[in-house]
Amino acid sequence: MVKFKTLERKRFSDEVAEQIKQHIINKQLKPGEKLASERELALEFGVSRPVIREALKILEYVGFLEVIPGSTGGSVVRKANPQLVSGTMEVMFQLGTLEIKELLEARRIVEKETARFAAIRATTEDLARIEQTISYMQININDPDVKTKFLEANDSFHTAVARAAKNQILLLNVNSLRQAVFNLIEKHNPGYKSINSALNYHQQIFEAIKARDGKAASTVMEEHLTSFENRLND
Amino acid sequence: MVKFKTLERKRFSDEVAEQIKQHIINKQLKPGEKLASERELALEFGVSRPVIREALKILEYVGFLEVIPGSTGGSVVRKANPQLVSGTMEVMFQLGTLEIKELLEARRIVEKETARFAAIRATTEDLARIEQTISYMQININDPDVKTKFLEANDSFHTAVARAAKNQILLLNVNSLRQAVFNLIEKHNPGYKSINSALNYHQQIFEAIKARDGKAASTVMEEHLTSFENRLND
DNA sequence: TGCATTTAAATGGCATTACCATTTAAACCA
DNA sequence: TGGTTTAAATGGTAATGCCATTTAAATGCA
Repeated sequence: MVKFKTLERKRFSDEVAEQIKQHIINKQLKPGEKLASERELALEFGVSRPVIREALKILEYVGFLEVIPGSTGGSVVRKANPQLVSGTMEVMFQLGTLEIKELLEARRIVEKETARFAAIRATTEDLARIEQTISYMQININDPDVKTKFLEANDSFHTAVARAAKNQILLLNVNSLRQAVFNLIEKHNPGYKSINSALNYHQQIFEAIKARDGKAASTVMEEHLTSFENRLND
Repeated sequence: MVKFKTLERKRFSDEVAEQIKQHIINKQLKPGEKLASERELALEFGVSRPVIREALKILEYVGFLEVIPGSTGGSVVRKANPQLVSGTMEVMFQLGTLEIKELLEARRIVEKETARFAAIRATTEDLARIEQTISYMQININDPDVKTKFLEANDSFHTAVARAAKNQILLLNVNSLRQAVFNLIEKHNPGYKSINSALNYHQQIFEAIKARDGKAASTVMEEHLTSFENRLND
């Protein structure tokens, strides 16, 4: 039995987006280069302007292009940006479950192992970066807007640790999971106890990483996140 | 000096997309639910239909929605889909921002921890499901199309183990990473040795899970995937 | 000439209208 | 009753027009 490919009629906008995307991936369109105007692209592809616009908006949203208005504006190819390209991971985590428990657990698991690798691979720059997030948290502990500062520093800390692990997927995973968690508990206002606890754990984790003690780093990270989870349950 | 927030005029389509996205994240819109028609949304938001369409296309592309034509069509909130994540990883790989080494490592890390939880939480149904994938592999080991059957059984095995861990996020993660790996090494044809090695490891992992030995399950899973990585390097 | 001003052109952003193809359900008829 | 036809709803696409912004060219003035 011969197998034929099912013919599927795709949307014009999807095909346009796909073609432009392929050109970018194949380096036929390089970062900084500008595409033709929407009106010209419409002529080239033989479709209407709204179709072109839908395609451009898609590619802009996922990070391939930047669409600039004005006389000399247009659609410019952006530099590769893994963070933007992979908001997809975060999207999936949001759609994946109604149970925040699962999200927290997954985060704990992934991040604890990431900390282990951070201890092994952190450069001096990584160490400095991690330490700085701790200082920042300490400095602002009496700031009137301590909550915002804390959340900032917390983000930076976990990102810095994940970055030290030298694995982009782990970094993306850690960031996406954390982001997904905080999206779901936005009402949560960290109290003085939470902040102090986090600060303390962050210091311990930093020391472990600095001492190249992967086992300790992973253990303390797990404790840190477990403690965070327990605090949420109250 | 008082600091004012710079007013930025965002595009309507971006704002519409953002609002819908937030509703999905807040679970005010759940997977399976259908949005109003484009014409109705245009009225609700007070903008034109093309603006709505641009927003919907963006959200569809990144995986939040599925837009279905026809009389009873519309925009439906999607379920989580590992394929979208692995697809994104593939793009990152093609753009040169991701190395396959990182992918393999991330997979090993996530899956080893997932196996640990599987050992703790697997039900008898889970055990049966896992065992069946092993039988399937054994039965077809002399099949002329053994490679295809092997890949099938391999997928089923790792999915079954992850499913036993009772965490949808981990399941999604495991499947995304495995799919991404196999997308990027498609040319790789598993030889007799690979298949036998995998079969052997799968059996050991199953025994460990059955014995509720989380430590062993995670250790053997890690060995299994390390061995797989080493085989790829040849 | 040189500088400031005005003007015109190009671009993306948006609205409106209209029509098509597909799909579904209601209305109809045998 | 059951198959057929019809109508309605939806997304897909096209076409046109106008607006706001930005830039460069044209203009005017000193």
